[in-house]
Amino acid sequence: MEGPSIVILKEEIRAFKGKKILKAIGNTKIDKERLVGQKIISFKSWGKHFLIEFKNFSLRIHFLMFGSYRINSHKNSTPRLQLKFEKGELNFYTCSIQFIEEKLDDVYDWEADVMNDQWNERKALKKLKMIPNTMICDALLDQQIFAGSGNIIKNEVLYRVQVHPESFIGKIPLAKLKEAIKAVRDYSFDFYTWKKKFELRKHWLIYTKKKCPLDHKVIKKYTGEGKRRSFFCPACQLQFI
DNA sequence: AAGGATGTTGCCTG
DNA sequence: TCAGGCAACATCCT
Repeated sequence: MEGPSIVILKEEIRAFKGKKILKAIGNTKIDKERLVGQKIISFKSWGKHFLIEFKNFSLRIHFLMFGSYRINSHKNSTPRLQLKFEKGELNFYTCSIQFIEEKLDDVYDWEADVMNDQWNERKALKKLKMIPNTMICDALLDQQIFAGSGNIIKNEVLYRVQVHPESFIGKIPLAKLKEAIKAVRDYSFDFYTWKKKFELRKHWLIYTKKKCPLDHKVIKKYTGEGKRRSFFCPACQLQFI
């Protein structure tokens, strides 16, 4: 689940703000009893982290690859965590859940969160300049630089800016690098809009495709240190090495 | 319809 | 000793 999906969750769950947890069950190993009686102060997100803020601590939920949730409904499987309220319930499945004791502002740099109002592209550029020998395909998945960017966003952004995933940061012209940084945020908002309309896939230009929009053959390769799937068109996307 | 993946952590091994 | 590999998570898609 990439950053935009977490922003959507944050919106869908809004009505539970200020509500008191009456019951907490599920197969998570965290101390669920600690949640009972707590009032939700706010829902926040940082990249792929979904955050529930309480008075003296917060809960961090990460959905990884297969995580899911239900609001006021549930699946047949045991939830990792279920929160019951006077009216309604929240169910989180197959996710990683942790307590955060520190204040969220002390833990998270909101300027690194691609979809946040505080997103700082100059800071992202500065971080990229520090890793010239890193491939762009790895950098676009680095949550310390682009929190919320995932493998779909990586692939679509690289196609949009016509850069080969195995290009080295230090070899990419500055203007192109800046263009890529902007494209990560722009594509994330497009992702958000399309996902809400259940038409995300329809808009993929390169991800999982066999042919690019210009009908060239698309290469599928596990690239970079992370060895994540990259789909790219060698004809459309220039490699900087 | 079997197999892989929108992701990260943590254990195991050499 | 530590980096790299890989299982785990459990569902949905091709």
